[in-house]
Amino acid sequence: MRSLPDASVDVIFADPPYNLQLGGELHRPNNSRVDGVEDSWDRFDDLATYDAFTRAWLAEAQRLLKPDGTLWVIGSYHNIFRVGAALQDRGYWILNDVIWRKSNPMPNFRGRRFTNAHETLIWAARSQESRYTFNYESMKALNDDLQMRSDWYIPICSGGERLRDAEGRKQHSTQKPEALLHRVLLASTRPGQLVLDPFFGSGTTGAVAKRLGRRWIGLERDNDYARIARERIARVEPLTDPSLIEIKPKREAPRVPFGWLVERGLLEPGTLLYGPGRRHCAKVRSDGTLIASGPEGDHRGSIHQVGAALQGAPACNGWSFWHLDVEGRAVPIDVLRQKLRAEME
Amino acid sequence: MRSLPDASVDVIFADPPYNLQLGGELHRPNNSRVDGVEDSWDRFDDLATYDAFTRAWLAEAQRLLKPDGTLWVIGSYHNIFRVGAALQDRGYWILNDVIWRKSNPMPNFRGRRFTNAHETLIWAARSQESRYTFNYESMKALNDDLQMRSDWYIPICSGGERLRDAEGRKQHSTQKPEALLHRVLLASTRPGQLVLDPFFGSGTTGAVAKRLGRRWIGLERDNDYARIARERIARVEPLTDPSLIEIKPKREAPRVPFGWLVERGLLEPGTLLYGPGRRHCAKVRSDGTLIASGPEGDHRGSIHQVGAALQGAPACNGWSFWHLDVEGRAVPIDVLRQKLRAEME
DNA sequence: ACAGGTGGTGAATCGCACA
DNA sequence: GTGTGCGATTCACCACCTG
Repeated sequence: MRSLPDASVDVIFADPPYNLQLGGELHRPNNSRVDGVEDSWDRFDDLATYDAFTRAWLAEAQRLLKPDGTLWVIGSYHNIFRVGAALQDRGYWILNDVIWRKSNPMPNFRGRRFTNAHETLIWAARSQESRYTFNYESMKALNDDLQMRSDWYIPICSGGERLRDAEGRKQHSTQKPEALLHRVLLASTRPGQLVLDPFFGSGTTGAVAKRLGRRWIGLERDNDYARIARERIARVEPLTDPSLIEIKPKREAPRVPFGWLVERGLLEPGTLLYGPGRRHCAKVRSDGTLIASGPEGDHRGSIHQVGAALQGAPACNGWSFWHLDVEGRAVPIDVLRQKLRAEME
Repeated sequence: MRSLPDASVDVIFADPPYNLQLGGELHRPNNSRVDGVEDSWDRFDDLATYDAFTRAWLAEAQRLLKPDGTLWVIGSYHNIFRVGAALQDRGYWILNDVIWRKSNPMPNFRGRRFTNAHETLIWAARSQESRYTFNYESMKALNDDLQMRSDWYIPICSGGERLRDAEGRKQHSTQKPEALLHRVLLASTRPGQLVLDPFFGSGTTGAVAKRLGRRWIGLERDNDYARIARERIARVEPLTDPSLIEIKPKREAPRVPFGWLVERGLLEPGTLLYGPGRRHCAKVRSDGTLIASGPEGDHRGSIHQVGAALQGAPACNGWSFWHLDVEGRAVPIDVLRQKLRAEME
């Protein structure tokens, strides 16, 4: 970075080491071993060392940015708070924090925390005075004519897009999906502008920049990574008319778990539910499970599980099985779900 | 906070001032004025002042927490990075960052950024050694039997839940939705535990804690807010039926050694057990150990040890690994354990 | 050619009670 | 403190194989 001139870059996209601090080995319930990030480039002695590293590259990045330039950084809870605080300390002006919601994150195998299903991006201008680029209309068009929100639902990089060697091993442990960079660059750069990625890795930034007709610089100190990236980008065909090809965002199915009805107050814990013909009865608990008394003791579980158990059936659709008593009439609980779905739109 | 004793609180939920640094007035496209947060409690002279404030209350919070206690903080990009970094500096151990995705955020009226459609919560243990509470089963139940993810989709507080005075003005500018606190407290506290909210405001934490059978302390320096919160919480009806709020984790079920099945006659010595897909086979001995023949000689030991040895795995849950042959069908030995547990009650 | 089943895998800070 | 052993725990997607 030190060899590049002042105020020469329009946008910087940075995917620095996250400093994950992983402990021992982790296994899936089927005893297979999780292939975690154990690369030497992700190891720092302590938080102070990581902070010094962060402040150093953020300072250079600010020097390289044009006055109206912006910076993107991606990270997880391990590092993003330190990066964000350092940004603000240096006078960068945060424009948004953006959540990359993963459609297919790795589960939490031990059941000890919430599934870590997202990463965080910070989008910041070089200073509070920067007159930055934001392609509002492109983003709105990409989102079915609704303003693009700060939470993005995008799959992780896998399948054919994931770079692998002849033995099928992934060539970079943290390759980012092109869909993510597509949205970043489409939102914050104009065709022909210069994008710098100081942690180039497998070269996703360069590949997408080339395709979208942006110029790019990638910095990578590992020679293998640099070679992989060069070969990858050489295979990319630039779009001659980018307006013709848009990556449509992934739509999420509007699933409504039964527990949400309790959480949102549409259903009080303790409410009684009835099966068809009032032959069965169960009580709603505060976590959205049911409790019912059967001939062989209590049944607890989801609306589907308890419905199945009471009928002695292998499966049951709880949404149509269970009913509320509304002034003597039996009303299927599915009407509450429809109500909530309507509120969600 | 200074008046409370050391290590007296199980969970802290903190909704500190966000230090929003709003500039002039903001108007909607129809020229109506946006009623933003202009309260004096949200104004700080500079980042250093805000940091000092943050570090002070985080230090007190850590003193008040029991060794296995956890802390929740909610914030936006204006303050959450500073809070997160300060947390880590103090030795708190981050467990998750959780994204509250708003179903109905305020749009970005100027079209200059992404719609700011989320807030960030940090969930952290008092230290890396804390053996914190996480009600995995409840969270899974609340999400239709899938692991709860780190992104939560919840509406903002509005409608009947929003506290308003006689003139219809909102009584607190940043009242949080009860659904958010419902999920927070259901995930990380047990009935009867003590929850502290050092920025009590309109008292959402107290209202939900009372309803869910948790004890609570709210600290609020504004007398009007304190009065509003007191009146609000007085109107809340707690759930009295313990079966609605007490969720017994599987991990706390009474331990049943495998040998008891043999001892009680549920399993004959000499019975053959099979691994998944009948790829492995072992014989039950009279002391509850197994004996199996592998490629490298006999394996003897507990159901777990033999299962692990045959798979070449570091560990194995024998209860789910081994199956009985019941008329040609494979039945996990765990059903025998459940039978014995039921007899023991 | 197509449907359905099987197996692999992803930026992961992933126990706890005993002796 | 340290060591040992029980036993709890996974979702979405894709490649590949089989019928």
